[in-house]
Formats: sequence, structure tokens, C-alpha cells
Amino acid sequence: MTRLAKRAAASSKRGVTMSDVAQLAGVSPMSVSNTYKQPAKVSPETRQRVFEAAAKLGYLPNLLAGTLASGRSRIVGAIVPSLRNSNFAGMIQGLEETLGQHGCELMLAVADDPERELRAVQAFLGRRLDGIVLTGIEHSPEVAALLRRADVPVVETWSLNGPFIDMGVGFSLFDAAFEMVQMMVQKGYRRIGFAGYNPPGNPRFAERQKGFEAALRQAGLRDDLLYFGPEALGFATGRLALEALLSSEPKLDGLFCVTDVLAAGAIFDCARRGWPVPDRLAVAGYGDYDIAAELTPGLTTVRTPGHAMGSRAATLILASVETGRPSERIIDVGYELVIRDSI
Amino acid sequence: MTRLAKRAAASSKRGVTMSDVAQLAGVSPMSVSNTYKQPAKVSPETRQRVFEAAAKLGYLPNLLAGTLASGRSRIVGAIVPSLRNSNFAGMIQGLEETLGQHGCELMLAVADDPERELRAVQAFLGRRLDGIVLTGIEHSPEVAALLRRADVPVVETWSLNGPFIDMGVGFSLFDAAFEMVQMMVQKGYRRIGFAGYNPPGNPRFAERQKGFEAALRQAGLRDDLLYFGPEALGFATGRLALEALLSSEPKLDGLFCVTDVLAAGAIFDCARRGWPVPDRLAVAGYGDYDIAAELTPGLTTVRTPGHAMGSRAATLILASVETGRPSERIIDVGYELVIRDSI
DNA sequence: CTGAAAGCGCTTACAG
DNA sequence: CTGAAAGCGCTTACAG
Repeated sequence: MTRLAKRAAASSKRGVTMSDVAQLAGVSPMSVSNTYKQPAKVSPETRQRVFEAAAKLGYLPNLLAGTLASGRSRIVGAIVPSLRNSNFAGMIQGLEETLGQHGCELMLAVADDPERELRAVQAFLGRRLDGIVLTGIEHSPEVAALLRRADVPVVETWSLNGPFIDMGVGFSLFDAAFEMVQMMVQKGYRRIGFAGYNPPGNPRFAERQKGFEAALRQAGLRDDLLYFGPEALGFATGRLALEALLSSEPKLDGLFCVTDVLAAGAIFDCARRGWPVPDRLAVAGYGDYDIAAELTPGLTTVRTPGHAMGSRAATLILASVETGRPSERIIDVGYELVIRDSI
Repeated sequence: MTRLAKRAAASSKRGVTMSDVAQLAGVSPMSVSNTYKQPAKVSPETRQRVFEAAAKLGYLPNLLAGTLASGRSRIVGAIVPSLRNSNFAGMIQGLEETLGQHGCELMLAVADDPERELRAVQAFLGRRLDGIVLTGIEHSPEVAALLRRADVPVVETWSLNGPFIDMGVGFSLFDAAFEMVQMMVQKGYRRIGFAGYNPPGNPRFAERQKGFEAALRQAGLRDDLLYFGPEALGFATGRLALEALLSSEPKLDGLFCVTDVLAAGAIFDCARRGWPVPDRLAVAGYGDYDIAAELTPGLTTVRTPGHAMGSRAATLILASVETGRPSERIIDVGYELVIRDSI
């Protein structure tokens, strides 16, 4: 195939380019570009002719070529461990909404181990995204090094504990847990257990455990009634937690759970045992999932601002790209104790 | 600033390019490119030197430039109405996983109205994505026209009813609902109501309603006990459905719900009324959410294969890009009735 | 307000 | 196995 034939074939497949529009409108490609990007720099008549030609040809600007030339992709990448978790789903949704309002797109990677995270970061960097949003503050040294070296805006979420690679948005998981357990103590519960997930020390839950322990220690109470079960089992783990903790402390009167799923499982199990909640056992959750309000009794829990976190992360990145690094680079989005009847 | 100074500044910011690597390795840029893309075409020594130079410089290939030159972005876009719905979250996760296994990335847009969907499609097309995954088969004419004209692989999901813009993967929502309601009839329930969402005829739920009505009509039973409530209310809508349907048919003995959330709400309300399920009222759900197995009694429901759908959609697109349009362009991923104790 | 020139960082098809 | 040339479709900075 001759080069010319090839070009023709390619072009018929490829579709309309800026020069095609320029030609039909009888202007230069530059004026077409300016019509879209700097309309003020173009006379109304030129603009008009460009728009008409573009419409006639069904022209769609190739944003990729624009990115290569301008250095701005208008895409931000995000990595979350899972979408099954509504916290992360909420964050992604908040991110997407705010990005969309500013004409940017979201590239999403699901990575629940350091290796996948590294690959995702490489893929993002290779595409020269405008910014990257990470979940948590625990990343492999490679990831941190890569990100720093690339000098791309990065936001780490769900934590307020630096040092951050670049920027951070989160809230204090420690404070939230501490305050919740402190409230349980104030209400008179004395033998409070902790239900968490394997492996112990899982960074996503370790802060809550520390808050739990600190509140009990401060009150002079036992802080070692700990249970760690499989996360994959869903509600069933709540039952397992109850069984395990009761076997080491039959008079257990309170349970602090690292997720509402766990708390719901425990409450379901209390119902089966015929135990009144909170009279026989007080149960507190974490996350304020849909189910929290529907349980009987309503679950007292911590509301985590996933959506707000996503939208603030987007704001931070957009600001970095548009006006340089923002002065406030760490944002506390707070948390909220939702008081219902389970404690 | 002189052009040279500008270039130097830009280049220090921009980072390492293929020519930098070529220069350090003492080979041509072509050989660097081939080292990554066609290793077989390069001698082992050259390869070696390229890798060393790349590592020394911290070279990250600019995939964007590659896309512009080659026409393949290795990105596929997906549009879902929401991520709060675990069906869609599951599909996205399946999509992302399969894409990731093939070295592709996912661009995600959340769009719950035709206008946002159109904007997302334009953004995707403008970036020359390798394929686009849509939710449902109801799209504005503009969207369909744009997509057809762009000649990009498109997969529509959650339905088996054509005509498709290009390809489809789904299962029969009608069959699933029909089979479930048929089973309720076989078990002896005679006054079965339907709990759905406003507005009636919502395409995401209309098929299930048709299946419901068909099963009852075939059995010679009333098929007009219908309730449509607000989706935003969560479990509460299940209670509202029960109240409304009971007021028009006090002897209601069965309830088919378009989501497990609705079914759970109804079961919670039965508990509050002291009504045994299924003896006083049989309840069937749809979706097999986490909560279905944890309710008392366990909820009989339809399991929808969101994850499988996402991963099949990815396969379809990858096949289209790599080996041309697949011969099988509509895939039925099936559904499953999960029988527990609520009917 | 307008446009010719150079460049973004790769890949393609080709000749050696 | 190797590399010079042309091109992907835009934008940048500039001169008119």
C-alpha cells in the first residue's frame, strides 16, 4: 500500500481532524484551536464558521493530542482497595462528581496489595495524569519514590497522620474511636470488647483499635478484650466476635466494632440469643452504613465522610494544577458520632 | 526566555524521554522503543544497555505519546448510574480486574441522567478510548449516534434486549422475576404484591415488573397489586410498600421486591408487627446483597452477576480491539435464584 | 485578530 | 538487528 493510500485509509477510519475543520471553514488550524480554547482571541465570524464546519463534519477534538502538546491531561487517577466497601465507593463518587464539574475525568484502579498499587501508579504516571489520589498512608517505598520523583500532585486519604507524600485529606480515626468508647464508659459499661479484622494491626483498623484502648486505659478499665476475625465472612464475623469475647469475659457488657457490618452481625446474634440491646450488651459500630439506621435498635456509629473526602481530594489536585500548590495541604474533614439506641 | 532556555526548563520538569535513554545507551530511539514493544527485534546486548540506561534515568515511557502515534489508548471507559449500588460497584470491580490483567486502565464516569451520560461519552470519545461500557440499553439518540459514528467498541450491560449499539452482556431480568414469582405461586401464595421504585416504568426495574405480572397472569391471579416508592429512602420504602399494599389488599400473603433493600425493609417491618415470615407474609428480594443472608429468616432472592458482567464486558472489548469484532457479541451471563427461608 | 513554524514523545513502515 | 524519516493531532510562543 502506498503511503498516500494508507493515509487515506487511516484518515477515513480515524475521523475528522482539526485541519479538516480549518480547511472547510477556510481558516488556519490555529484559529480552530483558539475557537475552542481562547474564544476571546477569535472574531465572532471566524468562531461561527468554525462551529459550523465542526458540526458539519462531526468534529471531536482529540484531547490526547492536546495533552501531549500542553502537558495537561485533565485526568486524575485514584486507587482504592475495593469498591465493595461503601466508604471507598462514596469517596470515588465524590471525587468523580467534583472532577466532572471541572471538566476532568477519573481513572480508577482497584488495588488491595502493594504490588498492584505500584503497577497502578506506574500506569498513571505513564499517562501523565494531572494528579493521583491514594487510599491510606501506607505505601511501598517504590511508590513513594516514584511519586515524589514524578512531581505530580498526590493526595493521600483516610488519615491525618503524616508525613504525606504530598497532600492529605482525612479525619482522625483515633479520635472517633476514642470518643465513641469514652461515651460507652460514661454510660456505665465496664467490660467492653473490641471486634476487628485479621490480620491484627491492619492499618485500616489499627487507629480505631488504638483509640479504643486509649479510652479504656484512661478510664482504668480492661483494654485487652480483643477479637480479630476474617473480613470476608460479612455479618458472621460479628457473631464469632461475640462468641470469642464472651468465652474470655462472660460478663462482657459492651462491644465496639470497627465496622457496622460487624456490629450488625453482633446485634443479629443478640436477637437470636434473646439478649436485649443495649441492656445486656451495648454495641457500637463504625461507618454508618445504610443498615445502621434500620437495625433494631438503631445502631450508634461513626459517620465517615467518604464523599466529602473524595470531593476535597479533587479540589486539592485541581488547585495544585491550576494555581500551584495550595497553602493548606492537609484537610481534616471531620467525623460525626451518630447516636441511636444501641449503646 | 529564549527557546533553548525554555526547552531546558521544560525538559528538566518534564523528565526523561526516549531520546535521553537512547543517547545514554548509545542506540537510536527506535531501538529503545523496540526494546519495550518488540523485544525479539532487538539484540540482547542492546536490550541490556537500554534497560540499564532507563533504570539509571528513571525513565517512564509516555504512554500518551504512544497512543497518539499508535491509535491504541489501552483505556476503556465505563459509565454507571451510581456506585452506591453494589451491583454497579461489582461490575466496575470485575471490569477493572480483567482490564488490569491485560494491561489496560479504566476510566470511570458516574452519570444518572442522559445529559451527564452524553458528556461522559464525549469526554471518552475525545480521548480516543479503546472501548466504552454503558449501563443499560436506554440512551439518548445523540449518545447512540455519536458512538456509532465513532466506530468504537461499545458494550451495553444489564440487559439482553437489543437492539444494541454494538455489543451486549446481561441476563434476563424478566426471566429472573418470572421464575421467582412462579415459585411463590407454586408454594401456594395467592395475593402477591410488587414493591418497586418511582417513577413507575423506570427501565432498571420495568423488566422485573413485567416478569412479575406475567407469572401472575399465567397463574390466573391478580397482577395489579403494585407499589412504587422513593428509592432514596432505603429500607423505609419497604415499610411504606407494605402499608400501601395492605390497605388495598388486607389479605396480602406475598411480596416481590425489586431490590433486597426493599425486601429487608419489609421483613424488618414484619418483625415489628410480630408477623412471622413467610407464614403471614412471604418476601422475595432481588440482588442478593450482603444483608440477604443475615436477615431472619434468610431472604430468598435473585443473585445478579455484576462482577461477571464487568469481566465479560472487558473481554468483549479487548477482543474487539485485538482481533476484530468477536462473532459472539451478545453474552448471557445468567442469574441464580438463591433459596433461603423467606418464601 | 490571524497564521506559519516548531514541538509534545512516541510508533509506523521502510531501507539498509 | 538497526536507525533516519515522517507522522499521530494538537498547542505553544511568536511575528505579522
